[in-house]
Amino acid sequence: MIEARERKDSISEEVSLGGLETTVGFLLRLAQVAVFKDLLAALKPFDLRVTDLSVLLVIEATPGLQQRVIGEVLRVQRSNLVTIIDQLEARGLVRRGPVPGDRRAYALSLTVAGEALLQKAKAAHAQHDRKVLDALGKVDKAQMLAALERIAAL
Amino acid sequence: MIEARERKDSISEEVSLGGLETTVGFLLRLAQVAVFKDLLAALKPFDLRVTDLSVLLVIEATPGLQQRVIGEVLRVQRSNLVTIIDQLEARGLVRRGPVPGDRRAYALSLTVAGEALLQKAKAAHAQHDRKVLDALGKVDKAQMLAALERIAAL
DNA sequence: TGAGATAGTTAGCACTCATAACAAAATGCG
DNA sequence: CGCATTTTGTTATGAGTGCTAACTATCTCA
Repeated sequence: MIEARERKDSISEEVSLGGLETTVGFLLRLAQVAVFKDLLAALKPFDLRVTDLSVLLVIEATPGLQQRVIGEVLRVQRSNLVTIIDQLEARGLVRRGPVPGDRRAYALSLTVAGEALLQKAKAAHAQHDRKVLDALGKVDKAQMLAALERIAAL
Repeated sequence: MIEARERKDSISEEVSLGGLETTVGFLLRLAQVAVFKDLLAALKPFDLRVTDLSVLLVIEATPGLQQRVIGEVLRVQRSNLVTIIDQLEARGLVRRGPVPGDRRAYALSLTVAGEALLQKAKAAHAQHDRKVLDALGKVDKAQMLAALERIAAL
């Protein structure tokens, strides 16, 4: 498992990125990839992907939600949500209940097992989030969130 | 093109994201997606993807680079770089020259056409980058970059 | 010289994201 | 009411990206 980093030079130091290294977009990608990788690893014990956790969190916060709404707030295409909910339902974590007055839609809620798993996953998520917050350094969290929100609304 | 946002409520306001909305990771993803979408659109006239521009920038900054090195600094698998360079070379933007003393490797450099296209693409990129920087608001760019770097190194 | 490492390549798999088309049900307007 | 339109969930499918394994040619070095 010896890394091949000591070739003839340590590269990252010597090679210019042509201005990329001072670009918000480029580092934004690296940061996002790292965060997702870290969170995915943290959720591994629960066999949950990042989106799975997001879905569970949203359902917990507002039970009875329809798939369409979850897709909107999480920016997931509703067609792609089908498989996600399918799997969560097959694992007995989420229930597709009836929506009174609309037989097309499902009212999503957590099962007892889903609630239990979510609690454990939330602990892992909190630990992960702490690492991210620590990395913020001087940057104020609220200002960072505001900035990211504005960027997201480009 | 009338958005279907006025259903019975404007959702994003009413539905809780279960804490996700105050999470750096979640907004990081939204921001990154938005930035890439915006940059991709800005590069559309030049038929370049984001990675293509990155590759051209790196080659311009340090001509004679090998594919392996580019892959390392840009975090692109060297197997995936093959196709990218193939296309750039087929379009006459990049040249695979010989590396003196190593017949396995290629010394990459920009052609005149590549240099010309890059200049135009750089202008578009600068305009895009300005939008991103404007969105930073109070947050200092240098501090933002430093924070993103630390997050990327999680 | 010969074993092992390295550069580039090829092929294939997996995951995410997006679109189109569809059935069933709801909505709304004449 | 009746019928066109919209909406929800679903299915199928394609584009894009990323990762791994295996292979050839070449280089390195003991």
